[in-house]
Amino acid sequence: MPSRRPVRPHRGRPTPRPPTDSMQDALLKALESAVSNLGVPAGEIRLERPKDADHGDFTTNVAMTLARPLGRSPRDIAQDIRSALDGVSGLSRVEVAGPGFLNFYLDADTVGDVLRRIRKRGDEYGRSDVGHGAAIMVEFVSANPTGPLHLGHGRQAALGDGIAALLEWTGWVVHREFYFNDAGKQMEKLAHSIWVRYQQALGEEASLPDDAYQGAYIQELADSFRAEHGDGFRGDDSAEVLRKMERHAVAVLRAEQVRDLEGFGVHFDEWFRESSLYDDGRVDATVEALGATGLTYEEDGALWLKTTEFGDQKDRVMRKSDGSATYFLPDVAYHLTKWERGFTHVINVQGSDHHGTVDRVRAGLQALGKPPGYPEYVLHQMVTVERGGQEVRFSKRAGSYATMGELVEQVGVDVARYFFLMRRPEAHLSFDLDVALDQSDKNPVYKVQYAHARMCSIFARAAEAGILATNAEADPSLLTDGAERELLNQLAEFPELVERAARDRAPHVVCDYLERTAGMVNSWYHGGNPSRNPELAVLVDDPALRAARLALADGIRIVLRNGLGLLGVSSPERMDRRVDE
RNA sequence: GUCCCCGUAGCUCAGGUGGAUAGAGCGACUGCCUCCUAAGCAGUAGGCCGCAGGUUCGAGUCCUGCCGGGGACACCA
Repeated sequence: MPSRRPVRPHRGRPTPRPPTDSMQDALLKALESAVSNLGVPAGEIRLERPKDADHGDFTTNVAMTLARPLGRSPRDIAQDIRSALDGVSGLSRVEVAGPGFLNFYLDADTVGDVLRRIRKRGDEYGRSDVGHGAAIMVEFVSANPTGPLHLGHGRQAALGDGIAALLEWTGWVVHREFYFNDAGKQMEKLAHSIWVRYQQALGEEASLPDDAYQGAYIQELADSFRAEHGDGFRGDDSAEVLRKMERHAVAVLRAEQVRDLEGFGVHFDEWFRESSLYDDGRVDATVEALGATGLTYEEDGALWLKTTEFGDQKDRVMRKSDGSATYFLPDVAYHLTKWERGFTHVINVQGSDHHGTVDRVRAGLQALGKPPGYPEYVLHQMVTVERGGQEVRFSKRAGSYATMGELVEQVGVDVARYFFLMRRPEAHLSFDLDVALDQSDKNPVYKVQYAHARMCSIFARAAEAGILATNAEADPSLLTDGAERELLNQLAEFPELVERAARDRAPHVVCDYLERTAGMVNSWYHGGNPSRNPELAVLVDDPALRAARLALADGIRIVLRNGLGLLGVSSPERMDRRVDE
């Protein structure tokens, strides 16, 4: 492994509203006032950062949106707005461009002001308070205790934790919860599978039914049970013995799951057991409550709920004719506890194969008076692993699928987390091992980490040269190079980007941002190679320019570190090549 | 059959609330470096954004219909 100082993601602290980009605010105000003089109610004015640096530091399409209500040409309106913006300080010029965009160009010092904001806030830069400290629950992973965590769980762990971190960064107080089904049929199946392997180990005739758990881990569980409890259960399939085996299996498997998750840097605030819903009578209470709504009926000996009343495709069985509950019932009971525990905001992260349950759980909750969209769902697609362009299955242990632990062992936590996050949840994720194991800039994780390490190395070098860097009062208006200016705007965008990523529950947006930023950083850094362009190096002779560039390097370092930390990825100060292949 | 997701460069994927010339990485190709600051650097090529309609001043983005891929449709979880 590269030697690295692990940087814990900053978590759990709601922060006050940060000092915003005052230029952005001032410009928006000036625009609002200019537009209000045009005689039509303006909707929300959007001040955007153009993707093309030639289009200024900010841009707006407001003139175009006003063209229809005003019955005038967009460019004409833009001209009017433009002339009303004289005297906004920090603004060097305004251009009307294209079909009617207003492009704003700022003074170098105003653009550079972002460095003061970043360095003032440090580790907190990028945090905001749109959540106002409200409580929100993210439920994720929620694997059954019937086997090891597989790749899909890995993606879900990264995704749920990433969404949780994004919410924390935007001012929510987040509760991470893991729900596991330790009741019902699959538990019996698990116990029976182990029982069969146990009997076989003792030389008894026994065979696994087709629907039993097959993986090699079942054999291991049978072995460890035998080691712990001995050989005294030959041919004994009493409920008591099966229960013993079940308890043993659940304990072992859960411990393994916890170990995998902890090793992955994912920690839960609460592990919620399905069986507890039966133990404390919540399942029965839910049946009663639903019955009281008048939306239930009996048919074929089963008890149904009219979920179609709330948009479900068909009505659902709550209690089977044999008297036992379907999973639907504890699911509703479980979500009621979420509400009752004060979580009126809940996000469930699940595999898209569960999408069929969304409508019915919501319907059950709606029948009991909860709001229609409760809870919110983020459904993600599957993960496949590829190497050399071929799909690989490298698990010896789990049978047909690869485990999360094996993958993390191969590629490391940073790479695994990043790769799981870098695609939109609803897109298939193809995990390319060739790229994941590459340690150059080709690997997006390393690319970003290298960019961070490069900035750190500048400070190390400056320290060697006896240059005091961080306390220098830098004048950012000296950063006039195109690459520098672009970087400044890129850094300024970070807080807005975190807000958007949180709002959209989309950690991949952060990955995308970090890779773009790292690309700019690496190019800026290489451009200042002392043997080629000594005048573009950070550590130039001119003390003022040097201080300004060091401030930029510092700003970059902070933003990359904050961004990586948010994703649960470390920010090493130096990268040492791993040779232990 | 019904419902959900996806379809963007050879491959893997980004593309805010509809805006300017559709981007990145890998791969390919062309230069350069072997000095230095990091296991390279700089650049080029590559696109009917699945197809067809529609809405709009403007559509990869919104609507409808088709085609293709994946998933879900139990008194299983």
